[in-house]
Amino acid sequence: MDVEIAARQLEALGNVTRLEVYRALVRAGPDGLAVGQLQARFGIAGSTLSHHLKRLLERGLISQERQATSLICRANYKAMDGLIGFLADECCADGAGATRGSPRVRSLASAP
Amino acid sequence: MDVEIAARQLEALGNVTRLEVYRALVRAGPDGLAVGQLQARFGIAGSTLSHHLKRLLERGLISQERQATSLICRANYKAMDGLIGFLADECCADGAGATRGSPRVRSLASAP
DNA sequence: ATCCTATTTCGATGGATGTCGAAATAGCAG
DNA sequence: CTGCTATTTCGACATCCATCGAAATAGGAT
Repeated sequence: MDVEIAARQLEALGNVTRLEVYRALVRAGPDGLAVGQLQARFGIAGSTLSHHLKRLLERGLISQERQATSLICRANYKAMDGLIGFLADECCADGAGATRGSPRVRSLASAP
Repeated sequence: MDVEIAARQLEALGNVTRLEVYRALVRAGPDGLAVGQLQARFGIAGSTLSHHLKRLLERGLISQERQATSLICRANYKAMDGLIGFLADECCADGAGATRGSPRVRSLASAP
């Protein structure tokens, strides 16, 4: 995973509203949630929500699918897994119990 | 982990410069790196680096310790572990292989 | 065709960010 | 005390961000 991509995804999740939206989508599972449902749940302006969803979408963290007039949003688990992998492997070296276990870590930890 | 804290930490890592600095500190291990070493490595203005370090510090992602005239910076592994835990447990429910395995996940995934 | 619901785009606004150079501070060495 | 090195604070600037309401668009129902 490229550091720039990781940073952009982290930035997308680094806003309370977006993080809560994203979490709601993850918890919703494969069925996802429609934009309107999210809007009702969080009580923010539709335009604001649309703006945040666009951000999550263009960073690859969610996907969308039209279903009649509604737009269903779903979390992209693969992206999250990749991001967690980046943090665990590239960043969480020999410190506290980060147990993702790519052996790459140790060699990097002793690099210049 | 509170969603607001997680968002603030994610935001702190959501910038290429800061993420690279943070990664360098993790890789440096328990010895850490002095501010000046980081500055030399990344070639940015001292004031800019100081600004970024302050951000990482106030979000609890790094710690600093004076050593004569130098300021040694170290990654706070516990914080990173907590953040990864948040992402894995609170966000990465039953999707692709997120293997952090707190049983909390499943019950949340079926919450309203 | 017309209406209705769902969502996005537009324009605006206040505030935060990233960056720099210059000046100020902190701590050690003579 | 004076000078030297390391780091922070200050002021400035351009850019991006979060938010809103209003208007525009998309798609189905009557």
